[in-house]
Amino acid sequence: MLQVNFLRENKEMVIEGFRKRNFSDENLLIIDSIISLDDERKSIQKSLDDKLSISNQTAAKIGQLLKNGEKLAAETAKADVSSLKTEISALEEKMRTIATELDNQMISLPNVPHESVAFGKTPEDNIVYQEWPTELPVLPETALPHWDLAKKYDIFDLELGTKITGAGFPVYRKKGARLQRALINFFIDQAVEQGFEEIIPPLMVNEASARGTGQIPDKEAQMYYVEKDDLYLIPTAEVPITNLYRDVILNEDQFPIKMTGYTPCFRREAGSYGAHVRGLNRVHQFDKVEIVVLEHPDRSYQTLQEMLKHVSSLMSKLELPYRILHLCGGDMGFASASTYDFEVYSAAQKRWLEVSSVSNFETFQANRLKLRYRDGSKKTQLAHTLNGSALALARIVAALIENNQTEEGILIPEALQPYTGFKILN
RNA sequence: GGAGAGAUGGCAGAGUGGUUUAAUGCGGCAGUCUUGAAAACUGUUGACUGUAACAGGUCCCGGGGUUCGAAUCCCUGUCUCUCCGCCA
Repeated sequence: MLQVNFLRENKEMVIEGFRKRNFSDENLLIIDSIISLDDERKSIQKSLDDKLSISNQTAAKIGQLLKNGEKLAAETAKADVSSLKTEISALEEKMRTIATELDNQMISLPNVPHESVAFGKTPEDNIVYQEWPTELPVLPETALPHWDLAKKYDIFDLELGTKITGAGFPVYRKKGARLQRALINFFIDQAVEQGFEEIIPPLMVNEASARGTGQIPDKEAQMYYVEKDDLYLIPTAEVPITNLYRDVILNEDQFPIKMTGYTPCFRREAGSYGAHVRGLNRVHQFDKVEIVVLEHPDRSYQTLQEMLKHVSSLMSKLELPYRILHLCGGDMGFASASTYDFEVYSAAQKRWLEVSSVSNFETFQANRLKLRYRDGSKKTQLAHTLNGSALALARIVAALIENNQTEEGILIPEALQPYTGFKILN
């Protein structure tokens, strides 16, 4: 969530930013509406505070009078206060109404895109930031998509998952299960080597946490909800890990705080069944290693670059062809100020699959989280939060087995062999 | 799941209706002293809101209530601890 004062002080910049998100002139009017609502809030607050001040003073005076035995004077003072009390509760009621309205409007505002973010309406407008290698692999015509390879080598089974749970819950078996575990360990080890602290968080979170990272109210429908206990299954480790620092005030010298964690991720993905979500392309439960960084505002964009470098190195070590897209304003997530998507090329499907999304949220999440730091002048400031997948497993597995298929079996990239314990999957 | 106790500042811990702008200790910060450090001593030390700066306002787990006045009394929710039961 943005701050009202930020809107006041950076109005032109906010307008420019929202235009990148394709706000119409009419939609932009909300900014002025919020500012004038806030003006009103302030003036009501002022008169409320004045009345409270008088009420407080009178109450103290009554205490004194009673102590001195001046009962009559005390009773008079009590009568004076009672009319004040009705005024106060009327003002309080007004404050509640206006604060709720202000909050509703503020919460509907997305983050302001960073100046480097391009205008654009659809994924077509995203900018290819980096691509590796320059020539895409070409497989023989007989090459199989990963769902057929899964049957051939018995490495995962979607129908079995449907039987015990429902569609979109894969069961990994044999070398497929081992490959899954190998990738998780490989990704975590790589992150730890880069200085990320390993976390194993809870897989369910309460409402406050879901609110802190912005899943509520923006993406509530995407989460599985356990009604009996009022808990949400996490759609990403970002939620519990970032919330470790909810309501925390850091010292400046604690930055950067770098964390990583492996968790399964649960996504309802409502209404997204169809032809190109076959196999592992889109599932309700998948494994992911996430990296989360809390950073000083002055260094967050540098950190974003370092995170891109880390994810790139994972892709190259797995010898997978990938590209990085800098998302345009129209395709960017609600809470993000700048997002880079990693896509892996799945050679049998001849498709790019998103496997990582690395974002800088600046203060947008920190404001909801009340995640702050103390700067040199002892004032508290909102920190910046960043996160990214490093990496999401299901689609990596899809691309890896498709791209590396041979007559003899699926070749395991060298970096992964110590983790799988085998060089070829057959 | 049952019974009992509890939730106060970074931490420990007083405070059961009116100078509480929350005692005191520890920790942190600054200073004195010292070649430097430690110790000792002195001062300082919560968050939010608000203002040009003051002032003012809100916050003692959350929500509601009683009262002129609530950390303190009442109702309710959540969580923690101890004992019992169950259990990987």
